Amino acid sequence: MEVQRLRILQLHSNFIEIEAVEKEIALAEETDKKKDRLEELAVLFTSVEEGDNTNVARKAMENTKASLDKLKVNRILIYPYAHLSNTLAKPADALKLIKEMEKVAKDLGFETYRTPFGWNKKFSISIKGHPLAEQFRIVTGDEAEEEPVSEALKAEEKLKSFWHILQTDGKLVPVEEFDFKGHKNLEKLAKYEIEKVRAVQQVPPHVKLMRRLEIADYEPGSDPGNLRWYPKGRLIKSLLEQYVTKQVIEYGGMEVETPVMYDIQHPSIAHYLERFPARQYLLKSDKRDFFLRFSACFGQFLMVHDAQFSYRQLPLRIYELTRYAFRREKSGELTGLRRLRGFTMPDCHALVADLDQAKEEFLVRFKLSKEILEKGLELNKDEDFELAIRFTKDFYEENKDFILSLVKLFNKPVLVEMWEERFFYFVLKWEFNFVDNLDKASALSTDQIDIENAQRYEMTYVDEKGEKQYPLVLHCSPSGGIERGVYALLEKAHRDSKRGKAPILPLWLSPTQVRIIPVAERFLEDAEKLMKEIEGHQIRVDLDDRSITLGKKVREAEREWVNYILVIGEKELSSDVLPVRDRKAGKKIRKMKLQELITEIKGKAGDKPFKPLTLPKLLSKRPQFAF
RNA sequence: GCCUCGGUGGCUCAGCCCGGUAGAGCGGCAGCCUUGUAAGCUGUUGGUCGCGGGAUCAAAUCCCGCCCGAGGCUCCA
Repeated sequence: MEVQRLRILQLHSNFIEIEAVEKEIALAEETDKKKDRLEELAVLFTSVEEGDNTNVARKAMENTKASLDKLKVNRILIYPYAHLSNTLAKPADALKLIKEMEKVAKDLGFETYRTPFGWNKKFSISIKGHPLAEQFRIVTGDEAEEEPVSEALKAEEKLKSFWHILQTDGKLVPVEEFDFKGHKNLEKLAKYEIEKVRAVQQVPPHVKLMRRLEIADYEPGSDPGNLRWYPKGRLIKSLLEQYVTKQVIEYGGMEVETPVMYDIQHPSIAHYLERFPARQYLLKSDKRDFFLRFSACFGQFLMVHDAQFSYRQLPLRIYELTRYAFRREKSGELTGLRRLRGFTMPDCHALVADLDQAKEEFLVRFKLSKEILEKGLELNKDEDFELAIRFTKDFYEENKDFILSLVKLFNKPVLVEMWEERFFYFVLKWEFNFVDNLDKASALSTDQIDIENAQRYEMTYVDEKGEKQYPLVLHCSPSGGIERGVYALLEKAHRDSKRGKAPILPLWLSPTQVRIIPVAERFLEDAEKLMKEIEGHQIRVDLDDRSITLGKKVREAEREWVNYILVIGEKELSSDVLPVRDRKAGKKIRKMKLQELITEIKGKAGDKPFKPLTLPKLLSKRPQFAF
C-alpha cells in the first residue's frame, strides 16, 4: 500500500523576504508580522500529505537536522507550501503537524522561524550555489527514509575528475604513475589540485613583503580582501595594467568599459549566476537588488548582444581591464594578494564562428598569455609556472591533436583534468599556475571555450547566407589578476633570497630604479643636477638627502630593492666615471660612465610602459606608509 | 562556517603562567656628527593594554561573554 509522505524542499539560502498578502482560508493564523527578512538560513518549503502523523513530523525534523548539520546551518524557516503535493492533508491536520515540526525543531536546537499558515504570501529568495544547497526530501511514516533528489548531487556525479599528466609526446599518463623527477613544481601543482596538501602554518612571504615594501596593505576600514595600495604599489600595479592592456590591444582587443553592478533579476544574468557559485556582494538601490560583477562577462556580453556583426568581423575581440571584479570569498579563504574579494582582472573575450576558428584563436591567445608572463612579469616557465588543461572526455577524443599542440607550445608535461560529462559552460580550459613558497598553486593566465553563453545572451552574427548564428565565446585573462601578478613577483623574489640571491623586481616595475646618495651635504646641489639629467631619460631616480650616515642610506636603499645606487662625492665630481652599485650583479660596484648606465637601463626596460616616480624625489620629504 | 593563533605607543614585540602604578627596539621629533657603499651618538615625544561584564583591597595579567584580525581547513570558473 502506498504510504503517504511529508514533503520538504530544503533550500540553503542567503536570504528570504516574505510578505503575507491576504488570508486564504478561514483557518488562517493571525500574524503580527506581515513582512519579514531572514538571512543565512535553510528554508523548508513543506507540504503535509493525507495520513501524515506527528511521528512523521518528528522524523522529518530529525532528518533535516542531520542534513543541515553537514552544512553547518542552524537557522531554519518552516514555510507551509501546498504546491509540492496533490494529496494534501486537511488544513487543520496540516497546521497541527507544522506546529509539531516547529516544536521539534526548537527542541533540536534550531533557531526556528515559521511563516503563518493559510495565507497567500509572496517571497523573494536567494539560494546559495553550492552542490548541496537544494534538496528535496520525502519522509514516510514507517521508515522515515530520505530520498535526496538533488539536481546538484547529479551534478557532482558529472564532475567526477580523472587526473593525468599529458607529455609532449602525446602520452597521457595517470598522475600516480608519472615520474615527477625534474618536474617538482608540476608535482606540487598536481598535489595541490588533487590532494589539497597541508601547508605549514605561517604568514605567506609575499604578505610581509607587500607591507614592508610599501606596496599594498590590508584596509581595516573596508571589507576584508579589499586592499589599499600605497604610492609604490599603485605605481607597480598601474604599470602592469598598462602593459597588459597594451599587449591585448596589439593582439586586436577592443578596449571597453562596463558597469560594476548589475540587476540580479536580469534574465540572462540570472541564469549565469546559477552557473557561478562564487558568492556576490549584493546591494540595494531603491527597490531593486544589484550584485557587484565578478568578471567583465556580463557587461561585454550585453554590449555584444546589442551590436551588429557578421562572419566578416570574426573573431570579434573585446577587452576590459576589470577594475574591480568582486567575489565575496569566505573570510577564511582570503590571503594577501593571492586571494581577494576585490581584484583587478584583464578580461578578454573573443567571439568565433566555429570550433576551427576557436582553436586557431585559442593558440594566438595562448602565445599572448605566455609572452605576458615571460616578458612582462619576467617569470620563467621552467621554474615559475605550470600548465593545467581541463576538458571533457568527449572533447579530448575528438581534438587530441589540438590539445597536444598546446602542450607542445609549452614544451613541458602538463597537468590534465578530464571530466566524464560536461557540467560547466566550457568544453576546454587551460591555466598557467604559479607555485609559491608554501607549495600553493594559483592560476594566473587562463582561457576557455564557452559553448553556452552565446545563446544565453542572444549574441549572434550573420553568416555567409545571411542567417543568424551563435558564435562560440572564448574567455581569457591573459595575465590573470593583476594583484596575483604582484603576488607572483614577490613570492619569486623571496624564493631567490632563500637561494642566496638578492630579491629584486623587474627593472621596468621597480619604483626607484636609480638612487643617488651624496657623501655629504655639500654635494647635494650637484647630486640634484645629476638626478635631473637621469630623470630626463624617463628613468625613475631619487635622492637621499637625509643627514644620516652613508652606510645607513645604502642599507635602506638595498632594503627597498633599488636597482642601482650611485654614491656622489669629491671623486665623482672630478671625473666622468660613476661608481654604480648594481643589485642584480650581486651589489658589485661597477665603474660606468653616466651614458652607459642610461643606455643599460633603457635597454633593459625595453618597450614597457613608463611612469614617473609618484613620490617626492627627496627622501627627506617622504612620509612612511608602513612598517 | 569550522579549527588554531593573535589584538599592549606609528611599526615589531616583551610583560600575562605566578595580580601590586605600563617596557624595549625601530620610527617620529630636537640636537650633535658631514660621513666613501647594509644600522654613528645623545636627548625626547608617544599607550582609555580590542570591547563589555565578573570575582578581588587591587587586573594588561584570573573568569565569562562579545568584537576584530591572521593562518589553516573547507571552497574555488
